[in-house]
Amino acid sequence: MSSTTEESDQIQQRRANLDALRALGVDVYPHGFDQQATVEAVVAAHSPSTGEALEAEQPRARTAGRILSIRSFGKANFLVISDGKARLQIYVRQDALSERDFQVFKLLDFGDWIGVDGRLFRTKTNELSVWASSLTFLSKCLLPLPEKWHGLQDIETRYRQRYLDLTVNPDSRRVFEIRSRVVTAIRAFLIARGFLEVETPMMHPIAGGAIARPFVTHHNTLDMRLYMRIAPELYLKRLTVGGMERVFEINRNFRNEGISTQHNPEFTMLEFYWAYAEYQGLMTLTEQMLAEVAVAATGGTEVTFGEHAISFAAPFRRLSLREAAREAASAKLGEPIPAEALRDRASAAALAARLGIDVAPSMGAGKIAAEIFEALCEDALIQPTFVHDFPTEVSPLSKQKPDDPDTVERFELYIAGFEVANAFSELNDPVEQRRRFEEQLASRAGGDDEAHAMDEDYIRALEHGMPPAGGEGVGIDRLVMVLTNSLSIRDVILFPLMRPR
RNA sequence: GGGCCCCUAGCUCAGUGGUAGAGCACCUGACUUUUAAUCAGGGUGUCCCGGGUUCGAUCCCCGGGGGGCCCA
Repeated sequence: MSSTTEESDQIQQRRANLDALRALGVDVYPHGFDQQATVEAVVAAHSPSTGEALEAEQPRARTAGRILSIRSFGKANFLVISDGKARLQIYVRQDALSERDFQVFKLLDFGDWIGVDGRLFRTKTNELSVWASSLTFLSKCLLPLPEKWHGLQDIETRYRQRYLDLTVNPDSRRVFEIRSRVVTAIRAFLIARGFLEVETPMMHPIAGGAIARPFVTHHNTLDMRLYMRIAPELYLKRLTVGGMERVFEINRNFRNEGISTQHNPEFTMLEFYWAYAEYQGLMTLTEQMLAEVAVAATGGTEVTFGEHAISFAAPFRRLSLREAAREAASAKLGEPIPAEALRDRASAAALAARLGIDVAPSMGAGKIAAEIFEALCEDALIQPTFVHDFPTEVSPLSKQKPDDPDTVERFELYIAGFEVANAFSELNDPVEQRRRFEEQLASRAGGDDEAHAMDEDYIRALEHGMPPAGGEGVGIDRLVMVLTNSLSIRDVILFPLMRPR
């Protein structure tokens, strides 16, 4: 690891070059540069042009970027500069520059920022290049950058010093370009359908709207405990009470839980609420949205994720949770398991025991069915699949099915073996909502410290009348993982949480 | 939290119970169309940290730190 107290020769050399530039009278940290086109724009505008066309037109370019390579031949030299998206070669001839600019050139290091002015041409090897007529020093790279050929491989350094990763690993930059396109496409899709983008609190007096452990903080002036939000759900639904019939929010949630290739303590969720819609309508909207997002982000609906080819073309497969669990259990045990086995606690617990799945005393039949599903089915759901009809017991905010009070109108979308979305017909009956919260309190008393807390203020909002609505959360990070073939969530989060060194 | 694996030059990586190597980068020199430029010369290091075993530890053992993957 580099040390700032004892500088390596390379750092000393770079400092010496900086001092020499100052001695030449160069402003080594100028305030700006009159850039007329980005490197990307220059390349895009002239990459179709032949050498003859460039000779005839003599187009000029005034652009800037970071130096990614220097090939020196004495009086003729080549630089490659990049704006992070595209790369452009600069031809530096001693006889085309002022003496001072050529001296500046000789003091440049790999990684420095430079502005260039010159005419475009093609070299003998047909590479689009700028024949530099002036150079403007823009900033110094005092620390050596990772190697140009292998790039930065060290995973820890890529996360801790993302700027190095972005500088030398083009694939990393590509991931975050796609991420931006995903968010932009989702926004456009929802806004086109009359949804209003809103921002709701990130700090909550009660951490609600999901089943998760919160981060706790404190407000000094009000002397009150606050929780970083685990979900925006209850606030967005308050907005539907207020008559905002279609709302969405794309923002961070915080959950004080483990870190894994699929979990970062802060992560980005889309949540949207759609008055008068039921969960079936949400499935249709979701397949349309994700197909559009896939096209906008990657150019098509077919993507590669690890060893899998995944298709975002609608419609997605639909599968009920208990049926999926029943089938998987039947296959594993080699005998047909009847559907009723998941409906009462005794037989569900017995089935779980046979499957080697631990069951806590506080779990009812619904929770056990969900556990069996998670243990047996999740990993196999590679193609986008709506798993629907969840047990009421694990869904305190969802509306029951009219003909089956043990089941709610809820689905989760699975892609590549993990949960990407969670949606349901929203429970808007305040009396039933209070009963569900009380059930959660009982399960908390029974040892489940993730159970949902009572929220009186939310119940009061429901008492004022919330329209029937469907609501959905989509994990943006996981969606981006699938669309960019990233096997870890840390590869799609610019600055994932790391232990301090 | 548990299991397995990793940490050596700026970067990518070899390697050994006798204080360390390659490629790129870097330094010196040559070179006016190269593109992983080439040619000649140069090795730049707290082998993650601490302790132990040993005549001697980067290597073996113990503890710690950071990271990765899997499991919970």
